[in-house]
Amino acid sequence: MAEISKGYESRDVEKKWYAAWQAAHAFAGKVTPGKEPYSIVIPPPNVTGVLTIGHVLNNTLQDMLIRRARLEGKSALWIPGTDHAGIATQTVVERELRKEKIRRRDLGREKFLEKVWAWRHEKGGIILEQLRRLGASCDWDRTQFTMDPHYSKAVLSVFVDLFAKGNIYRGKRMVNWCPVSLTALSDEEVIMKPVTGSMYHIRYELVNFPGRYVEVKTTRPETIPGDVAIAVHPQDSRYAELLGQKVRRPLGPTAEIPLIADTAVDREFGTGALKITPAHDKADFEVGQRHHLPIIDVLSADGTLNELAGPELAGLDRFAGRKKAAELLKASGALVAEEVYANNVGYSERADVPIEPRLTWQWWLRYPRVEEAKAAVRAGHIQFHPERWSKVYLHWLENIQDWCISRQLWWGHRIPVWYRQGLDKEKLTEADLRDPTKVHVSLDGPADPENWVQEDDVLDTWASSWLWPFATMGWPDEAAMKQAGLDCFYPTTTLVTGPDIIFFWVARMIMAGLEYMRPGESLDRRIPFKHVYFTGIIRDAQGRKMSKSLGNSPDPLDLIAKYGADGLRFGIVSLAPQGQDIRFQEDRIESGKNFCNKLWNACRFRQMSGPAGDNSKLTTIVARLDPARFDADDHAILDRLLATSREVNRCFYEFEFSAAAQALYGFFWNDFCDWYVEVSKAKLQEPDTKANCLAIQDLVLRQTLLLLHPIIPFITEELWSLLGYGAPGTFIEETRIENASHLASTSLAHGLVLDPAAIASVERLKNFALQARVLKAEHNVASRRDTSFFVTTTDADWAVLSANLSKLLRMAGAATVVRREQVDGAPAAVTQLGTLYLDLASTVDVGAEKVRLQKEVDALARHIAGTEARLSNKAFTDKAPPAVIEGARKQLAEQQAKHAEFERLLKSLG
RNA sequence: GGACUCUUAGCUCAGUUGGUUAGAGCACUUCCUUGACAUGGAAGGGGUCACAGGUUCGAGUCCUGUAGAGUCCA
Repeated sequence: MAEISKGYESRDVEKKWYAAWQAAHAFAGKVTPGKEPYSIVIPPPNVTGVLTIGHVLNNTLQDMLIRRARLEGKSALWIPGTDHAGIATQTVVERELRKEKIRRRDLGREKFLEKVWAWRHEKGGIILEQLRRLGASCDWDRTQFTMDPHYSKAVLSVFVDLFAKGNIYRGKRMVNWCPVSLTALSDEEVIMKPVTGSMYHIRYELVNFPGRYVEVKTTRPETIPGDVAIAVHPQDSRYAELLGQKVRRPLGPTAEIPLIADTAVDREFGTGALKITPAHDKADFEVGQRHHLPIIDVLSADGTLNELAGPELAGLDRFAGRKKAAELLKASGALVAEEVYANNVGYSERADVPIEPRLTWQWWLRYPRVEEAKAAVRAGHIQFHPERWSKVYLHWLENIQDWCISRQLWWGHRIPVWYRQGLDKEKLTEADLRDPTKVHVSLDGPADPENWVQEDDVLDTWASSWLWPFATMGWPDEAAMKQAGLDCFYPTTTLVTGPDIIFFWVARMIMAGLEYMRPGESLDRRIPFKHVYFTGIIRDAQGRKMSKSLGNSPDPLDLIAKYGADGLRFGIVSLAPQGQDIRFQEDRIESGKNFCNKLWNACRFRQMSGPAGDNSKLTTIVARLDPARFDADDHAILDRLLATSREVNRCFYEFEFSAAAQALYGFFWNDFCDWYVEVSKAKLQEPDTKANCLAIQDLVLRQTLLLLHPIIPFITEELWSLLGYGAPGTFIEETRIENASHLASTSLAHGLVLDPAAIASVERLKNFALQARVLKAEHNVASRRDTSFFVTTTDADWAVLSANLSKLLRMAGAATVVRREQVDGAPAAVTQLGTLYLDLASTVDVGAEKVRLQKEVDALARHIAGTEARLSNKAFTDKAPPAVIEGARKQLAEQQAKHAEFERLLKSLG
């Protein structure tokens, strides 16, 4: 066995074990008869992405679940992969090309796509490589990419199928248009942001009443050339007599536009009159439709004003145009007022510029299986953790809108629709769309491609990732599905993701799964996952979101270099309570590293303490235990081990990961290292108790490594190997973790019964040692180890003390503890095992000592008064449960005894 | 405007069906290089649990309202 070094050096250990795991294909998800499956599909990071601290949290949690599943003997599968991320990737590559002064449109579609693929081959694997550095135990042989040929086939088949079913249609509608990316966006890709701008009051002169005006308020004067009407509420008496009149458009090409009535107008807003610009506002568009108004689109696709806006504005960017329009209106006297105005403006999520409502032809999807998607969550087939997100999910489904699935991009799945050569796409009716002589929709394209023109648009990225849980398992190819084990691994067990993509991804995956998996079978067989764990969002110390532009996101690779992957993992997990946003604190990561070092050194102590026994199995270690030589500490540490195993088990079951980390931290550091290892130092001196003590250490360390392994895989694998807990050449995950009851029954089989009385006595011993140390500290001899103590106590308690004397001396840092009938004038503390006196050779400051004792007496008197008041309250004794009342009585007795003892001590000082 | 979350020690946060004297990590003070670990050990200071009501024998915990912070949806 190699000797364990003084400090844990993570770098080489991580490198060594990850290489060994990969070489052995240790993470391969295999279908094994009789083994329960446990599967996860990774939320595919953008292929352009680099690892962020958010990924660290998300993937550490998935890795914990998968590794724990392996330890529990399940057949575990974690499928990794990346998302082609249409807009994001296209933008990145375009930006790269721009550095070489190359523009996308100059290259042309095919050449540009070649560049994107080249970029993807060069840089697209970075994030997956980074996940390996984190220790992610994905089945890398199954790595998926949403633009892989088989995946594309799945995406396009779904389009063809949903088109055939009538769920997909083409429509000219108002969409969210991004003037930078030059594509439509779905509602989910638009972020509302509060913006402070100007509200302009504009007057429109009535044609038949020169000098008389109708006033409207608008934030967008540059769209006035697109105005086709002024609308008021039909019951608005202010305008009743003017209905049907015409006003002059104050900007752009001269025109007279009607004053119309529509119930959509809010009488309370401004003057109650609204300008109607159907091309540039969704509500206006609808008003225009109802009144058969023309549509004047004054904006080009890139957000500049076009010739319809008039010569003064044409060619200007929309924001410059707004300024110019205001100036022109001011000059003409139409602008009567301008005020500062705050409102919400929709921004493009990717390009971060205001979107434009724009009337375009797009492909739309009526979602399938909406009702079943609600039912699956309501009935608990899919459980959300924390549960409250199900409300958000259901609310979205209740108000679901058709999904704009086409994007005017090149990078993505090109829509498998071909139009007959020469057909005017702008004029296609719904009937034309279903006419195979005019429009062809299929996976393979028409047999006579020369007569057809393929649709230019590609599909929204989410229209591929919504198939992720089954398209990654070979669907729709039967042979591939069999090979991937879809029958075994679908539905997946748990999805770990952020609540920010609950609509983008989670809800859509559920609907896709219900539509395509195992048609005709029950809901629970068709859903894509059983549990969804929503992580919190990681913020910086000021509570801001991590973002590239703020530069407030620490680089996980730097953190790994500094604290080790395990330190980072432990830190981030212990930082992340269920479902709350997290403020990132580097000191918690540091404490993760420190914990690893503590673990390392405890194992080092074990190794230095004595030869390794047969550690290869739990049973061989348990067989080395000698219950006849057990002392109270042995009972107590095994009791705590069982309790901690139980707690960790519960935490995994209830998705309380930080609680699991904290339970293990507390157990290992406080119970094992601070107490058991310290008392071991005395026990290891005695030939009688040494072997048993070493066996207990082995048992605790072995189980702790198993419990910790999912969180900190590298160091536990290394220590497991160094201490010989597994057969040579095997990995820790080839061992089955014993749960608490199994551990207990194994112990029982070897004649080991934990003694509650002994366990309780350890608490008294700990308190005794604590009181001794406090006395020393208060009398400035904390660091001396040659102090003597006296104790006045009962025979029974003295029996406990003397049985544990050598350990107590070590823990208290004392040379002797001697029993006396009576001690006078020495500093004293009252413990559950008797009154403890510090034997000070020097004179005691009687005055200070009296002050100290008086404080104790006063505090106890307060507590006694409180407890007595409670017990004398008839309502309490009548209604509180007996156990609580009994507890209060016991507490009172203890307080009174202690109080009496302190009073006696006080008197003895005179 | 609607929904949800949060407000506990200087900081960041736990606190699981209401039940002894409210905890952790970090920071802080004092002491200790004792043969696993100074990435460590020992002791300590620090909280009217946002506020106001209510339910209850008993409220950090349940209910109502108020204030502030945040997220999502319109």
